[in-house]
Amino acid sequence: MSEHYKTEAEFLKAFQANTHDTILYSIDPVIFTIKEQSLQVLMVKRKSYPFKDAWALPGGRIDKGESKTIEDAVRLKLLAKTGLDHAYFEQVMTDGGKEMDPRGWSITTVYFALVRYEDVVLEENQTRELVAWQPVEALNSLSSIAFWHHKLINASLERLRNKITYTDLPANLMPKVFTIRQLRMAYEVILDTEITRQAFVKRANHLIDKGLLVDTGEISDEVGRPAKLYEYVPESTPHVFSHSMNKTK
Amino acid sequence: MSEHYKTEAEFLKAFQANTHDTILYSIDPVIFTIKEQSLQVLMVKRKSYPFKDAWALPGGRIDKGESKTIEDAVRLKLLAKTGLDHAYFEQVMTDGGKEMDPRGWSITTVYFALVRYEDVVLEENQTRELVAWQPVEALNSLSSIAFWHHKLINASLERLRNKITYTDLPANLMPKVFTIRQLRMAYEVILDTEITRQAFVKRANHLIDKGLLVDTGEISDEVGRPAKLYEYVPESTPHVFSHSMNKTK
DNA sequence: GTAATAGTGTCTATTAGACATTATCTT
DNA sequence: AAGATAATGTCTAATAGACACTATTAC
Repeated sequence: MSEHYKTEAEFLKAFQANTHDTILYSIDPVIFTIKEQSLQVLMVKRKSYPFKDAWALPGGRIDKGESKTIEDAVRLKLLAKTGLDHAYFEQVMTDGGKEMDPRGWSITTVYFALVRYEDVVLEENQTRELVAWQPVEALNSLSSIAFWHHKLINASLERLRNKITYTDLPANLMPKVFTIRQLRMAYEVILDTEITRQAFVKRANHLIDKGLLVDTGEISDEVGRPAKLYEYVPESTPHVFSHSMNKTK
Repeated sequence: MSEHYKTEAEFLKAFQANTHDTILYSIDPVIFTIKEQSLQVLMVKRKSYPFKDAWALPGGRIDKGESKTIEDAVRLKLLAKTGLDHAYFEQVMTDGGKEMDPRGWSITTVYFALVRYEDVVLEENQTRELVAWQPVEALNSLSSIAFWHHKLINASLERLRNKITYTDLPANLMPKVFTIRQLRMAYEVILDTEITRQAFVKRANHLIDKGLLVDTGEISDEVGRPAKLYEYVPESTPHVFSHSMNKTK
């Protein structure tokens, strides 16, 4: 769309000349993973205007020829950015307005996705933008974040934090086999609080009873008493516990 | 946009000639009220193509000059259709695709709103479309519903039904003053199940303790022992109970 | 009084959270 | 044996649901 402008003003002038009287629509996935015991988000460094050189979500326009529905378009974006063709994702919200994009009235639909870190293959995209995992706690110190993407990430994070108090969503972030302790640590990393081990085990037992966590027969070889290794067998929708974890704030 | 075409084919031919390579975006509010002990949705009968003469949600395009954000645009639509400038509303989802609208790739963001029946003043709009409350249980028997609006209504209804099991949302549907019994009946109408009276009173007491239901000092004059009349003083977000009501299905 | 509904209290089941105890591994 | 963590059990508090009982009105 935009290629070699020297300044943003120059770019916008050329863009306005082309502008139809319509709303610009995009999809922005907030792709979460757990890497090195921290919750991280996939971001790209923009190589073109607007917000050249700022960090942004790896979103963009819908290719109408390639997708029949919005969900198709989201799957395509996830595949393009992570190489994954199956990942948990859900719609968070749609936001927009006159001020979101200097090109004019724009709307974006935000999805969050949960991916297993070691399954992701990052590749620079067609425009050779830098793609990198950013720890959520470091987002404030990023020099510049494009559009309203900070707001969109925060909305996704809030949804995720709230939803894991009554669902098994973090299991989607686990390696192929993992211990209950590792799963608990995923909850702790996302919520940034400690969770009582014994209380958590009761929750995990519900998942085992439901067949969502399957004992592999293998045993972890970490420090202390060895723990059973489980595999996650997700259903089409996340498991919902009957009660929320108490918000210990 | 479209005015006097004899057939849909003729209309579409004229429309395609105008089409930019963009996505058509609209907002569709699902406005719920309780009227005559039934949950009803505000619908309009379309006077123009596409889906001429079918019932549709009272949505449409965003007027970019009038609104700075999507929420502004929703407020404007609610005002235009109901005369209300303050109503509870929340975003449900954004849906769309190639097949939703015969004019081409389209996206809509769905909001549900809860309004007090006696406050609404229905007026035929600029294009003199018929505007009417439709009971949700009668939607299946409506001869024709435009676009994917049946799906959008069902999504809103599902959200509403789920959310009232742990929030005070139905209080937004009540008359100015009402009894606990009336509030309970609103829940029953929406969920289409009976709710144990005494269990419900405990929930209501939480709302009274929080100051969300205020005793007016007045007394209802219905049959049986007179009941206290309350007023709803909503906060900016709905009250969330610590536990859901059990799904008694 | 009877009918009808409001309002309150009692009992049980579920579950989270806190915490103690026992079990199983490595060094 | 010491250290570490897993796995299990016990106790308490909160709350929903079921249901009994009392209170207040109209007739």
